[in-house]
Amino acid sequence: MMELTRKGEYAIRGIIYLARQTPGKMALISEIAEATEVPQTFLAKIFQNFAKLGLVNSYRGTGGGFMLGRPASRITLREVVEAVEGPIIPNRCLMGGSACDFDSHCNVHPVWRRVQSEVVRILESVTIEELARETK
Amino acid sequence: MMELTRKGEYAIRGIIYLARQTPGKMALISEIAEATEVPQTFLAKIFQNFAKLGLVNSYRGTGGGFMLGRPASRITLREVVEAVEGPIIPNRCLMGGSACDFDSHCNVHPVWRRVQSEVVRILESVTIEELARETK
DNA sequence: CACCTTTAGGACCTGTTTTGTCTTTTATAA
DNA sequence: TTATAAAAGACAAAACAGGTCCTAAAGGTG
Repeated sequence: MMELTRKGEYAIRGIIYLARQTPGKMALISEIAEATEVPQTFLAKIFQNFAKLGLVNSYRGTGGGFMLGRPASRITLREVVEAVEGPIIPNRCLMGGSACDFDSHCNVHPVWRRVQSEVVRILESVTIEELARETK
Repeated sequence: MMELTRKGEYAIRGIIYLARQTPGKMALISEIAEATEVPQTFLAKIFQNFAKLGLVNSYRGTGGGFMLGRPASRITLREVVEAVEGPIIPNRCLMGGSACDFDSHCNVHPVWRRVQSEVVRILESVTIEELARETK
């Protein structure tokens, strides 16, 4: 349960790689893919997504590539994870719209809410800058 | 991300139903399935699993059925969830055995460990007895 | 302009997991 | 010995994961 998919794992690896580049330097998707050992076309999709959300900037043509859309210190792990995995929702019933019929007479929902907010809190407290720092 | 499957949802509904029975009373799988609006054969598998783990006791033949294997106050939500969903592991890399290559130079792992222990802590702190209490 | 580079976008594909159903077997009580 | 109930296993549709491949579009460069 609660497992990160490969996509999520790849997304994190990729953006950490970007964060480690010297500021202003552009990285090619082929380069990132090779360095992080992720299938290139798959990683490309992930980064397209990042670009749409403004997490990274993309540039086409010769000399193009990707760079962070903001300082790594202002990108949280939560943003990265949710960008590719969708919102952190431990139970469908927590989603808006047609709540489940059991909502009223069910005490489990508050528990899932707690799980949700705790996980969000943790992931929110971690920035890509921290993750990109070299471990000695 | 982090979503409980239907199986997990069904499992919780089912065991809560059992916990609400008057002590010593047996409940048929057909009865539980109908009350909780879960496909009967699917719920049967879930309860077979519960029985193996001792969460419930099962009895065959006339007058048979299911009852809790322990007082509801001594069954945690964690046990129920893990019984059907497997261990709570936010990232494959947290699993034993062949750790991922990136383990050494990756700062993300401690974060997943924190997520894991927080979620486990929350689910562990909730008993089926609490969940089964009637909400007014 | 023509051409090369690089990302964007869409179609497609394969294997696994989810979410079941159906049938047969085994245990038990009356 | 028969009716009742759970146990067990085989099967299957649908959704999802984890990709691949091909074409389009945008941006430099000679």
